[in-house]
Amino acid sequence: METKSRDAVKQVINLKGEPLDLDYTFGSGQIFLWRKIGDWWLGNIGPSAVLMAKDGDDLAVRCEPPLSTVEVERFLALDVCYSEVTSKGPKDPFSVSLLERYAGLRILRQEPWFCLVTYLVSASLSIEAIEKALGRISEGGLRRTVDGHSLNLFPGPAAFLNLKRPRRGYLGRKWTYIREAARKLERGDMDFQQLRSASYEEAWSSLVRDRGNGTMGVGPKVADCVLLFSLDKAEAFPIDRWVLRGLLEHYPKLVPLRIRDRMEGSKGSNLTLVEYRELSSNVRAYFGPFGGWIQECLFLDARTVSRPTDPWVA
DNA sequence: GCCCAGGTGCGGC
DNA sequence: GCCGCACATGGG
Repeated sequence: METKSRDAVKQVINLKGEPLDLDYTFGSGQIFLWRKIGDWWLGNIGPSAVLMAKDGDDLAVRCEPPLSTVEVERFLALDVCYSEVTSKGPKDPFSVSLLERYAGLRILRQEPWFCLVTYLVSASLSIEAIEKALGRISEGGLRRTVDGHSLNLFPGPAAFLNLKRPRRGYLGRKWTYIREAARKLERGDMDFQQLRSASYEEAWSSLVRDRGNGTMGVGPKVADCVLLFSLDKAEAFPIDRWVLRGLLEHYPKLVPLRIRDRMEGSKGSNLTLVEYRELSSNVRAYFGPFGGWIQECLFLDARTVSRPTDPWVA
């Protein structure tokens, strides 16, 4: 009989000077269901519960069940050189200052299914509400514990299909969209590996709902989020209301005149599909192959200006 | 109560 | 194609 919870093996990953800021990375709103406990961040990578903390140029990691170093590095995208992100980005002062200010904010390689569900749910919800909804769904998942800290794994597509709604009407039609996506994955009508190896344009077009094709609930912005955060499309540049505000303020030349005029009028109506494509094309040409990494800084910056009290953003 | 939140689908012009 | 609205739901 064990009298106390056993300690998971502690791994140490040397970062070799590669910038990594866990607070920016996990607090930026790109991923959900990770939480900070003291100096440690707790969440899951695949089937494992994970604790990680920075220690100088090292990263301390505890996993249960254990993961290889490569699996952790892959999740954190440590194979992407930050110096390349910087050098391949535009040289205007604001972009440069963003990457300096948020140095070490890395775009994670999330699990695609969880990422898809996250952004299907996200439409027109606050970050707090998204977190809450995902947490409720994950109550139907397997429980994992590392060093006495527990969490629920997010249910996969097959497990999700066996779930009951927490309560009637919960998430409305979004619940149906998630279910349909799960079915497509189970049937093989949607294949993340194919999307990962396809070009950005191909993958985007096959995800977006347009004239009966694509996936219900996946518009242009959700598609960009899934591609950037889980399918290795670093040039994807999701444009939500915050990023649009940031672009209007700092890069008005990139925003087609028609959009600029309409936004100045009063409250922001949404972009049409055609407008989104045009703006997206402009910003991807400008920000380059790692545009998504700058997008996340821009998102954080635009939100910080408006909400300076957010926990990890100040 | 009212407004806003990492948008999207739909029906009417 | 574009516009306006419904959609859920928690927090300020």
